[in-house]
Amino acid sequence: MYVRLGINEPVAGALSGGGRRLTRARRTVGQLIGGQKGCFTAANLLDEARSREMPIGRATVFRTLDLLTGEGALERIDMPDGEHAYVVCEPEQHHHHVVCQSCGRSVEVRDTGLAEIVRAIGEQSGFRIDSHRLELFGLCPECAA
Amino acid sequence: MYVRLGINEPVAGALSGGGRRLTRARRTVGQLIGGQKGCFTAANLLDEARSREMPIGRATVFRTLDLLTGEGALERIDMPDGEHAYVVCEPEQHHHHVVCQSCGRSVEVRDTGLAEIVRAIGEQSGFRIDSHRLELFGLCPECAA
DNA sequence: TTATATGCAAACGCTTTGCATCACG
DNA sequence: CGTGATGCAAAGCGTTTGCATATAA
Repeated sequence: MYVRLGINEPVAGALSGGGRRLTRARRTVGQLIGGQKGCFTAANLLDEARSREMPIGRATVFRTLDLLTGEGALERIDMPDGEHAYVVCEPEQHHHHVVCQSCGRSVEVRDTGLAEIVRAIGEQSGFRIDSHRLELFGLCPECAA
Repeated sequence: MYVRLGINEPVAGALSGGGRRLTRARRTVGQLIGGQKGCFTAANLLDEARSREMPIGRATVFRTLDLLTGEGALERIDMPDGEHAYVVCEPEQHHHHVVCQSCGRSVEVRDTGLAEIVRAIGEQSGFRIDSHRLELFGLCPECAA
């Protein structure tokens, strides 16, 4: 039934888990996210809510995005132009995102071999490295054509 | 004399090159940047300007940071908490930054082997990858001790 | 002398907060 | 029912812009 709602599992799970309540507003956010091609901004969701006539408060959208990010169902990406976007992702495994600069579509990629590089950089710099972020930007197959 | 001003070369060069004018305000920004340990935000510079009694307009600081970033003398880093910071860097070679989450100190690192990973990700995803960003966060040797 | 840069203040866009009301469980 | 969530409007940030003034070249 997640599919019927247009909500993918990680998102749906995060929206209702714990002492949390699956409210109308959260269902709306879930559907809006389901309707996105790839990564999206809070403004995108708000715009689409308005055009699809799914009334929802601005604050609620931000609160729900925070919630989902905290649960690991979304990840925030900082676009090269400074815009903050979100992508749905599998909470479990460590991964990175490739984002299409033209249409926003994005895919997760496993970071084959990156761990080794990170380790080497830690050694080389003397820093204790706790986290890293690799973000890749370009054009998806469709947009490149 | 760059050293006497506390301005490093890439910054000083970018401030005065082209049809640009090396004004009092730009010298001030250069000195403020020279006084930073590692990466810093616009707010940091403004605060320090105030406490060092080096009067400068907010807008000018932002404009100068933009200028320096455009010239490649600075690079903007998006911190994990969404804050926008800047680091001085050598414009020439492609590199990445390791940032200390505690004191802000940062060092440049060469991305040994990353190019290969990026290429593989492009192949794996079908995307044409135009740019990438690797940011590493942790603790510098001093703060780790 | 003249184009460029400055500084202020106001405008901006995005995000958060306070608070009374609502509704899920 | 009671607590957690909502929605609005207002406040809060960080950043940008318009414009008259100052200044480097």
